[in-house]
Amino acid sequence: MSVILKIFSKSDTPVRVVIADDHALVRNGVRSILEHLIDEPFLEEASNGLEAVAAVKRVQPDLLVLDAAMPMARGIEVLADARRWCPDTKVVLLTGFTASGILSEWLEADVEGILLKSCQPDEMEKAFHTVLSGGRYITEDAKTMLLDMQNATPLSLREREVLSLIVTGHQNDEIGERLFISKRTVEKHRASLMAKLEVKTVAELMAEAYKRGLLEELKQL
Amino acid sequence: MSVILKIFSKSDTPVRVVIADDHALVRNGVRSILEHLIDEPFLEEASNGLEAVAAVKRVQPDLLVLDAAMPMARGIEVLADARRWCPDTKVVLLTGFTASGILSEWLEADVEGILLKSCQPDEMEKAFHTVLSGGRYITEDAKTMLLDMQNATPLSLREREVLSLIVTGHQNDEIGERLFISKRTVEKHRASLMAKLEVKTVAELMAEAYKRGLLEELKQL
DNA sequence: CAGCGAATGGGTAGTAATGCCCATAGCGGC
DNA sequence: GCCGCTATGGGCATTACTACCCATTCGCTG
Repeated sequence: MSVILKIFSKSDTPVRVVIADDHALVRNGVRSILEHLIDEPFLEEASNGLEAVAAVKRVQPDLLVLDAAMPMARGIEVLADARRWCPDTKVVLLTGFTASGILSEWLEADVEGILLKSCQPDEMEKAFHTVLSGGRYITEDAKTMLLDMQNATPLSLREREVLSLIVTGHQNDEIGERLFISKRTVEKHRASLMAKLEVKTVAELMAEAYKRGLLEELKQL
Repeated sequence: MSVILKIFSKSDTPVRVVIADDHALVRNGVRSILEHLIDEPFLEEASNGLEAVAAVKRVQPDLLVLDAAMPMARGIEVLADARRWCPDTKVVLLTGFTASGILSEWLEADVEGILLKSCQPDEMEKAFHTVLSGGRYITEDAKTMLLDMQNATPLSLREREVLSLIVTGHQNDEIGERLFISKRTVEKHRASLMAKLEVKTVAELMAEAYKRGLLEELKQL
């Protein structure tokens, strides 16, 4: 039933790929998929964000398989650096984490593919093939998440700032000092946040914000 | 340098293993390690908690490799069921999540091995070998977590109940109704929690509780 | 059995946050 | 230029929570 796909390099040099993930098991899994898909690939691995950037700079890969959550540098930062050092590299995001805010951030960064870690290997192989052939591959679950997000009320810049200070445990007057605004204004933003996320307590606020991927710093904990 | 290990079955039947993890990539990785370690193993895979229990019941494995966080049934519940259906199965926990409270829960459940997903494959192989040989293998990082926890102030049963209601967004009077106690008593427990976890706001409370693995329900989100 | 901690609950005061009302200033679009 | 939205800030009343004080009951342990 399934179509057999195989990628051959057009030039003398092999197809070059960098795999960046902090879990060795996942790297091995991706590697074996790529070895199956690509004829004699040149594979390089990285286990954290800094290594990933260095590897891209050095290898100038055709494809970068990138975990969203890595130590040392966030995936999205790695992507930006990778684009700078090697603009022609196709990038496939590999994430175990499905929050709509995060995914849209990656789409805006113009990533070529989005895969979940729960995807089957054959879907991953298909995705890598599509992307290496110049296409774009977003897995179904990710598309669903993105649709969900379009229905959600967007937060303003100031609201996001206040939100991140609330969830890191700051009180209104502290937040006011930090942002050089009055405590009253902070209370206003807080109220808007509660209304927009449809919650009544800080705990629910955190849970919702986490679910929607509105938090950046906390996830590294 | 490294010692070559290999496991051969003592009887006619092959060594039987069940691998339970919701990520196909991880299952593949574990499978290739086990195929390298064990001579002609019989391998069965499960991608959620219920499948895992069913597989253990059917296969009666020598070894169960178990992801802590799976859909359908929490790893710790799967472990309990597995013990009931097949008490002789050795169980190795595979977790990406390192919270001290969680790890100690698994130790109390008398698991034979604890591995982090960030472990190198050769360490995993060593761990599986040790456990199949009747030993116990706890990875260094996990041991560190456990030591950290011993220094932390323990929470009482009631405090944990109140904590879980606070982080799910309930207010003191609601919590009082739910637990059939007065709002005042809830406030007292809340104060104890804040003191013991050394925090001042609900947001910090959640972050600390999450870090220490004191929450059960929230992690499934 | 005396003492200790967990769990229960009340009093009283202060602080933090919410829910309303109000207003002004700036910025982008039709 | 007016409308809508963001961001700013104040007043005032109410609720939610905190920080102190106090007490009783129960079960465990030396």
